Amino acid sequence: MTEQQRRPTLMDVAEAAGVSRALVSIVMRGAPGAAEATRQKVLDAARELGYRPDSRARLLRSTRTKLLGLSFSTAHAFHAEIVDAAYAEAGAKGYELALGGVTSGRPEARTIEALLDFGSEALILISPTLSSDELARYASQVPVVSLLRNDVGDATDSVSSDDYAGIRMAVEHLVSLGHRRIVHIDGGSAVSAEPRRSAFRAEMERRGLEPAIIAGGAMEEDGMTAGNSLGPVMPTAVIAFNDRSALGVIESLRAQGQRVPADVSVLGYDDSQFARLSYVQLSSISQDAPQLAAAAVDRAVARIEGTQSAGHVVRTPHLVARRTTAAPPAGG
Amino acid sequence: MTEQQRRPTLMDVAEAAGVSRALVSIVMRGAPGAAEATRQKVLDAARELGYRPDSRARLLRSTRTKLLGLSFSTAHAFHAEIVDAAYAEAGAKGYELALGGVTSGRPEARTIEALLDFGSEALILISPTLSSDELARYASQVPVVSLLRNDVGDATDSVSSDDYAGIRMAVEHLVSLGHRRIVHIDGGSAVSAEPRRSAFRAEMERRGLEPAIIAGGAMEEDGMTAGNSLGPVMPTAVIAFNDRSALGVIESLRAQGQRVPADVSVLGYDDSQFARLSYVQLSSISQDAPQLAAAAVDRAVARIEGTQSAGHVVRTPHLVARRTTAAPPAGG
DNA sequence: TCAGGCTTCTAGATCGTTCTAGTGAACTGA
DNA sequence: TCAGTTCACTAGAACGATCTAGAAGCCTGA
Repeated sequence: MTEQQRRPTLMDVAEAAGVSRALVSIVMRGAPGAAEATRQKVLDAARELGYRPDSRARLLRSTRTKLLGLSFSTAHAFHAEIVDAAYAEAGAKGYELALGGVTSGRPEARTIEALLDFGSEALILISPTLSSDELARYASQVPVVSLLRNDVGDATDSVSSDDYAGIRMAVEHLVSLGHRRIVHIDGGSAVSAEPRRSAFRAEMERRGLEPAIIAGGAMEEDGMTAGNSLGPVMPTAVIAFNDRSALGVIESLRAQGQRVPADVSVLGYDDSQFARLSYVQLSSISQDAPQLAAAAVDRAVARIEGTQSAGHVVRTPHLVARRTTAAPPAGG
Repeated sequence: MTEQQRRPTLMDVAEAAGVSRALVSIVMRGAPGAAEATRQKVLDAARELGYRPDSRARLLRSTRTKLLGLSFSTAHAFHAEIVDAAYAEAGAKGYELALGGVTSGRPEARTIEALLDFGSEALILISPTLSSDELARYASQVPVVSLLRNDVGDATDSVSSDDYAGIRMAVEHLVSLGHRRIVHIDGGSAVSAEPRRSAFRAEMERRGLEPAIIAGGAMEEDGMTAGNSLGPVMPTAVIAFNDRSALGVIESLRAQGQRVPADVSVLGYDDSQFARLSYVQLSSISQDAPQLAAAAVDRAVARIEGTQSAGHVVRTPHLVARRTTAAPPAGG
């Protein structure tokens, strides 16, 4: 039943209402300069015809698109939360969001090109993988905000979470519970793995404790493998690279007959939906995705509308203590 | 350092290359009708100026946008897999994808409007929540394909998975392992909950078994609550509404001292990433998201390019047996 | 030599809006 | 009464591309 008739234009509405195109334009975008009576007449005619303004033509004329391009990775459930928050914040600021997914078969650069083609006035890239130079090239066309990654050079804005502070809190939390034998299962080559690793080393040494680090990764499997290798030198607490790794660690500990948190405490990172699962209740470091997203949108809009130059915003994460951390066993 | 200079247009390139705008247009879109030498000259000039065609202007003129609008829900990790597959299929067919997220604060209708504003030639909606009438209204403007839901009326296309067949397979699998006391923990008011529920009832009765159904839901918590209520009449197998619910069920059973699958088998639905987690290895019914996505894109493109009328495609799911289903205990 | 047919290129209209610069009428206040 | 102001409205250019129709140049063959 699809009616393939040409969709109505301003011109059609103008004719139907017996006014000029310009006046219809004024009415349609709610601009001042039309009498209430005519306004109604025009609106009625528009509704009657099922008129829908052609955004391409509209945007072509009025250079502003009020569009923010946001790239995210479909592989990270965590990114979905950011998208949510970004929609809310963008909407509040009167901007629309153009989403671009990065998948295994669709490199970041392709996604960015698509976002620019849609007419994005600024780009927000979640954990961009491009080099600083490549990012700078895009940043010369349009403001670019890197989210969750801050080593992006000076041409690109960034909004990130303070990994050092996060790990410091994690260690502080565990030490204050009485733990001293703490192991960090790291993120391998994942983004943010390096700063968390060195933050752990620095903070443990500062406290005169031994910074034991085991190679891990970002997925459950990595946490499990690493957890299995704890074996003989079982610590009383583990700080995982992220929540998913932490889940793997917990599963591995369970299989080894260790109770969490009675025998071993496990702390995640990200405070993702996995951490919040009612049967998991994972203690975790929260980067507060909604706030980060809002900050990124803020930054992008400020860059579009003002003449501010690129800057780097760093937010402090916070600890969410749930049920996987507790005091170490008496003999520990 | 963002250079706020006006971005170059066809006109600029034409002047730089010493030719007409029309010729630059020809070269830029790779159309025939330009000599190789001039073609190079134009391309060089374009590269020199950093020219990037303005898609708004281009699309305004050439009605075709080659754009498919895809709406998904940020709350369902499952949807991300569909997005992935849709990107691949659309790309192969020469189409670009415009993504629209549906969140708690952003109703489906708003997302659809945005997708249409981008110039989508067709809409693919994952599990749309709008009424058939509302869908039909959009379908009168542009082809609409409903994905994962098929009761959408005749104006809208649909691509879905056969829930009856899926549940039939689930029961068949468990029965062939020797189970007879099978419980279905349903999806409450979730999409697809009803067909799965009645399919379970019908299939069990067909086999002369009692169709025990317990109220559940789509999340881990629901599965846990339902699992806890199994108590005294412990079955030997459970078919959960979906994987997340199944995870809750498993956790609940574990807490009650039941081993999975030695004492109780648990079967999920969706074959999501949760099911595939190495420490879960959940047996599940797979709807094969990539195939469904590809079919939906196919359908949308066929509708755009051909004159086919709306149709409903139903695909048969299949069983993925992992480690949570096995023969019932000897005494069972 | 010249009609006919390529190939290569161009002028100008066009897409559906918004924007600029106005027009004309009604209303003010001295 | 009349200059000044406000209000409602309009004509036509503009945005940056594509498309149509046609021109110019060159080759071909009779």
